[in-house]
Amino acid sequence: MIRVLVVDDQELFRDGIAMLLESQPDLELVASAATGEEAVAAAEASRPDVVLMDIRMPGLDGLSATERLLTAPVPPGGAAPRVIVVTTFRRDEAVARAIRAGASGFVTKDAHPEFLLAAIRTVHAGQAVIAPAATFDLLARFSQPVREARPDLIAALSPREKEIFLLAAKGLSNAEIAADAFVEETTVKTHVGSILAKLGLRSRVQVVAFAWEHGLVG
Amino acid sequence: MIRVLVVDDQELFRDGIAMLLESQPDLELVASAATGEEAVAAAEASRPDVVLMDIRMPGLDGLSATERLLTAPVPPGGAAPRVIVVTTFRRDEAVARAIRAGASGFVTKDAHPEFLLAAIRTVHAGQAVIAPAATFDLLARFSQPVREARPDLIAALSPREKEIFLLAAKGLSNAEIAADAFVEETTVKTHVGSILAKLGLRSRVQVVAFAWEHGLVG
DNA sequence: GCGGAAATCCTCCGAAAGTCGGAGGGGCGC
DNA sequence: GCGCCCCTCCGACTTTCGGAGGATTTCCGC
Repeated sequence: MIRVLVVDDQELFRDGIAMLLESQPDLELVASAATGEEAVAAAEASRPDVVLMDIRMPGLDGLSATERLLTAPVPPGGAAPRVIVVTTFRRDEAVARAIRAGASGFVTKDAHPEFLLAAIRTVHAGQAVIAPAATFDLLARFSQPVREARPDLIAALSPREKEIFLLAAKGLSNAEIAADAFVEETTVKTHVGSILAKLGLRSRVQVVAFAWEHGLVG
Repeated sequence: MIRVLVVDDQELFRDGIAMLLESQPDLELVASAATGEEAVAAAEASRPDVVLMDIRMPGLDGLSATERLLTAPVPPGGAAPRVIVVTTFRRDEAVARAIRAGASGFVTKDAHPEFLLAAIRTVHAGQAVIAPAATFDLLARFSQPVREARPDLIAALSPREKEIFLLAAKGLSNAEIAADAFVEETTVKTHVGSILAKLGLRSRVQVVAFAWEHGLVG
């Protein structure tokens, strides 16, 4: 049995979830809460496997409650619950915050019931789910910058040069790099010179831009 | 009825999908294909609503086939099919490519049947789905950089200074900026000087890092 | 009209960065 | 062993930068 906790300030929504869960042989509603504070207490008392967490609630909001739930100490033998953030409106920012808060899932209330049930089971299985409606935002964000790390671009550099490269990319001066790498400044200059030559750059300023552009720092 | 096309070089997988779809009253398997070329032809002939597309196939692979499907002209009154990319191994790169190819969904073959069914219905409803297993990659990528544009940070700069700032952030030297902005190099120096003072930086190298760090270039 | 901000240009200076040639030592392959 | 590459360092030179002066014009607001 998957033990579920529902957190939502709307009684109607909680009741709906209760009925939905009752119809499933493998799901069990162990508690419900109407505020973030109640949610934290209920989670501690009933140790659910999965928490359905609304965002907009009086008092402690769902995202903050999620953070607390996931940072709270777990008793020996227990495990932190998986949190699915449930919200009415899909908003880009909310998805990002939910993910940062440590939620395993993000679904909207307009999702089909079977999708919600599938999400509970999937999350309980240790995987993550992003709701259809919210996925578009993710996709949009994901498909645009896509600045992937390209370590291959500095593959031509010798180990020491890579090291110097990364330090220079952080904005350090030759003297600072020298201190950091325990060598003389002249040595740093030599390395920087060959780095510039190998990468086809003209100044350390371009090194910084190059590094950021190709995801080698950040 | 949602018309489905299955594309996979494994006959067993196609048969499994066929059986799964048969058990659903609202889903209908209208065609199947074993290669990318067949998929494109089958899609044109049977005009499915949703295409389940494997990636690894002999000949035209699934991602390329997806691109073709979605860029192909649609007959009047028709609509391009929604494509769900199905693959055995979740790979970060594959997700990214699938999204870029225009796929509406990405699921792995180890997903529960009901998840796949839910995905078909959701995608047909015009939304997007990312499979649990692949979502983790997205989450990881999404939750780390999240470097949002902060134009407010250079709000203190005058218009001309902002201009110079952006040119300097690209790695240009004073002389290059001067040529680009049709002013003397001394003027550029003056501007750079006040930029550094206003932003609390010590060199143009830090300007580059600052700009990238806060999403002002890229 | 007057103050102030912005933009343009100048000179002078010191510090940092980059270039060039040279040079010694260590490791690795043929 | 010999060549090759890497790492280390040196000195001297040129260029670029950044800072500190000062100067002019324009434009805007009070």
